[in-house]
Amino acid sequence: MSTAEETTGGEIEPWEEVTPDAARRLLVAAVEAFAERGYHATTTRDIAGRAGMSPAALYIHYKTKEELLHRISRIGHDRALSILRTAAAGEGDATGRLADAVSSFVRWHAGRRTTARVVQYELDALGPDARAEILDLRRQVDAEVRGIIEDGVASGEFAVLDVHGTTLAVLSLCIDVARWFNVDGPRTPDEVGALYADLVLRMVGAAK
Amino acid sequence: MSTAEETTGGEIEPWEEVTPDAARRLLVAAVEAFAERGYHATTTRDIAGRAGMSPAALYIHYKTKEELLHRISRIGHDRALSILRTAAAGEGDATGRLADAVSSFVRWHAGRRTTARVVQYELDALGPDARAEILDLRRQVDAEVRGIIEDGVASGEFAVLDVHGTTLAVLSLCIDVARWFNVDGPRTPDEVGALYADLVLRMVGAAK
DNA sequence: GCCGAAGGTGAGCGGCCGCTTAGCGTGCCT
DNA sequence: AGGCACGCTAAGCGGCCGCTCACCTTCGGC
Repeated sequence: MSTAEETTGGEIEPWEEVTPDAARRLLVAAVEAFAERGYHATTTRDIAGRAGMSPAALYIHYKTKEELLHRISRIGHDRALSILRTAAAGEGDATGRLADAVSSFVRWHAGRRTTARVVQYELDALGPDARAEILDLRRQVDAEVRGIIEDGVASGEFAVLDVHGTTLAVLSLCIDVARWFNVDGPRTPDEVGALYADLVLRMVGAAK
Repeated sequence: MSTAEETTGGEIEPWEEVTPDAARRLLVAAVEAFAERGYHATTTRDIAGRAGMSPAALYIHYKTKEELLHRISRIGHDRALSILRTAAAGEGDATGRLADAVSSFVRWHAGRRTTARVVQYELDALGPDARAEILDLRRQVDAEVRGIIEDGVASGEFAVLDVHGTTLAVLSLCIDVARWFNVDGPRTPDEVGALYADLVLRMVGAAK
């Protein structure tokens, strides 16, 4: 119904890169609808209606309904990846960088839950080509987190037996926030980010 | 195309409680279809086809397509809850019981990934009444895990600041296995169960 | 003041959706 | 042998789906 919550970090309003204005309104409407009902249960009439337009207007800016999902997924993954890259490229030790990465990644999944839900859970609705493109971005996400954990193991900060498995678990934990997080619930995105950073440091055996 | 993998534990073939035979075949077909494509993208013609029947046959055994999802969700949650209850009621200390609970819960989500996917991710497709019934089961699932963690804190085995938040994270970690686990991947359900039990014990600060 | 491009609409097409109905085959009860 | 309950199918209904098309505005350039 509005663009209220803002705990993600620097960005004031996302999707500003999408132009013209009508195309952005349609995309924002699609994000909301896909997050609420899922891609397949959302109709093009619903999307256009939320954007205050007729059903036909959608096809001036997007070739198909799937292209909308593709664009959302692409932009969302780019954003998630850049959040992780910023944290991973920080100057502190592995412990601090992992805590940064997890807390900011979680803050995004909680604060931008609507977007994150679509990005993380509607992947299967994409066709083979778009799907492959997104999966490649996911591998880069995985590599960023794994890199920090490997650094920590090499420096002796972390005690991890299965680096790949632990990386998977850390990412899985963060991503699933988008499924259960409730804006009206008792926790703020910042609080969940702090809690999860602590839990993840425990998982890798970092000194407190 | 068959019921191959078996790492869940005692059960040989699930859904045996569903009778008559045709109703069970339809239900198994629905589980496969829902897990592959999602509830809304699955057609009644597809379900009936997989079960080797005509579309109309479905409505002899089930009132609507949603009733199929409801039955699947109900049986799946009952099974998940009974797995956790068995572990929680064990005789060991909290550390052992939590490790048991996590490893068996994860084994189920990995080994019975098809079912778990439907159970955990298609909840929103249910109507209000069925949804409320399932949400009640989820609260019981949460209570079982929280109970073990509270026991461990009381006995001094665990060092946990936020019991509710940690419970949420532990369950979230286990449940998300159903999203990423790949039967053709490098890990067996048993291996993931063991890895996750170790990670969770670290999360609660249990002595190794 | 005219013109074409850009962005929008109302109506509607072909098709697939969930679900229903009339009727058919089969096997058990008497 | 007759009857009938049960499980199932073929056909199809009403409706909504993604998407298209013919047409209508608005507006900057000359």
